[in-house]
Amino acid sequence: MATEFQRRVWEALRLIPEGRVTSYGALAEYLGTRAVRAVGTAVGKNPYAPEVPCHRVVRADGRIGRYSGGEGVATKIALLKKEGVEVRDGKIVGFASKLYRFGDQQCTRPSGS
DNA sequence: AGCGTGACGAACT
DNA sequence: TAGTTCGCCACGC
Repeated sequence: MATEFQRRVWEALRLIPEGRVTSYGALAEYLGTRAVRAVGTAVGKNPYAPEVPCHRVVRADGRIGRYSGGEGVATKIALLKKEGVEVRDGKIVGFASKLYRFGDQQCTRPSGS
């Protein structure tokens, strides 16, 4: 059984749009914790992969990081590539522009508050 | 109850 | 520029 913390992490993963990626650090920030280690551990224990897009979480430097499902990192890269995220030598191509930030509105809000 | 581990990150050398 | 060290907090033993 998962803990409250874990479920919160997995729920956050669902917010990541296709073709975009996020970092463990951004995820931790969204969760309100500095424990990126704990977040990583939580993501790795996600039992709903790849239904929950845990493969869209990469390291802060644009590297792939790790992956527990399928063929490991190879599967993670394949999934990302299918979504339009190119990976070169283990690193995300155009990482900065593909990095998703939680709460970042892509559409202008309908009418201010 | 305490200790070690871990899908990380930033600083230091 | 690359490799190493310390810090971080949740979880299992």
